[in-house]
Amino acid sequence: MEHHVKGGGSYNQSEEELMELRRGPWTVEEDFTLINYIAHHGEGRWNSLATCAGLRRTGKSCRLRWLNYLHPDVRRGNLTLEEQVMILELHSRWGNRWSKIAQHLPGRTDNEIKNYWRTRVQKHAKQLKCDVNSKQFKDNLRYLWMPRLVERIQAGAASTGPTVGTFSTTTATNNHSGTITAANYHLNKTNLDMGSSRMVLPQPNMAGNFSGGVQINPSNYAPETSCNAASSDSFGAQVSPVSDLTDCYNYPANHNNNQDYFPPSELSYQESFSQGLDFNNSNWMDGGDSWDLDDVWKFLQQ
DNA sequence: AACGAGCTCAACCGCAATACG
DNA sequence: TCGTATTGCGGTTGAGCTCGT
Repeated sequence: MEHHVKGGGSYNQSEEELMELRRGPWTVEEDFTLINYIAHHGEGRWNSLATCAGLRRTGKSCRLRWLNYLHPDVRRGNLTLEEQVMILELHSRWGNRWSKIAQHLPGRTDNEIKNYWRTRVQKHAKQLKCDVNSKQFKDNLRYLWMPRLVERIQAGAASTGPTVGTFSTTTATNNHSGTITAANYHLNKTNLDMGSSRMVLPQPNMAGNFSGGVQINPSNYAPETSCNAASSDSFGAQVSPVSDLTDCYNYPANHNNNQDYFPPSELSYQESFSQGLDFNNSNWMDGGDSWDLDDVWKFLQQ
């Protein structure tokens, strides 16, 4: 499918050029044209870059394509648990400052984070029939989702054992002095596209260093600390299975086969949270079968 | 197999900020 | 200082995919 800027009648030069501008999905040829041009000339001056590279695209479109997809540092694949917590935490601080949030998630683009928020988080807000910006929903995020994710991160680290290492990302070998061939680029891109489960990912780091700036600590998400999240400038990160926030709610009937499953009774934050909600003496996440967002929400409203 | 609903995410749009002549 | 070009950001769209019926 190709889109073209439509026009009619007589045109001056700029309008004719405009008429030929391509829109819609990028082709492989366009991608390599852009990659090769940037490899030789670098980024910047996107409008002239588009013209000089022979791309019938706007500078904006080229920039977007490069930064969100073609840039060798762009990581693809599902967000890790750590990244999800980071997004929730940073969004609670900064709101829809996607680019700012993205700066703390190496290899992730603002667009990707924005999409995550809209498709996953806002979906659950909708299910809960509350506004995503409401205090109720924010409390839900902080006291339910985030502790749950943190617990899973910690449990995952405990089961896999510590691994010394600092965060790094696999990057495509971008030969800036020469030409990127389709073959080697696809090879590298394929490595990137293997996603979070295959590529080099944040490893358990006892020093807790991550390039971001948020320390994941269950106590941060206990009511005692209130909505004003305490945070520091380090972040312990490690490999995590692909997950979704939905897992925090959909207590799987087949949890025996689910590595992500952790019995609710093991959630340490429950204890500190129980001053207002008695998890231990209730059917909170109990019963083994299932519980959904509505159940959680009703529970919180008690 | 066919269909529709829901979801994902790449790409576009408009606007504000910044750079430049 | 002003006008224009460019860049960056957040919001929105819609094609294609997945999944359930």
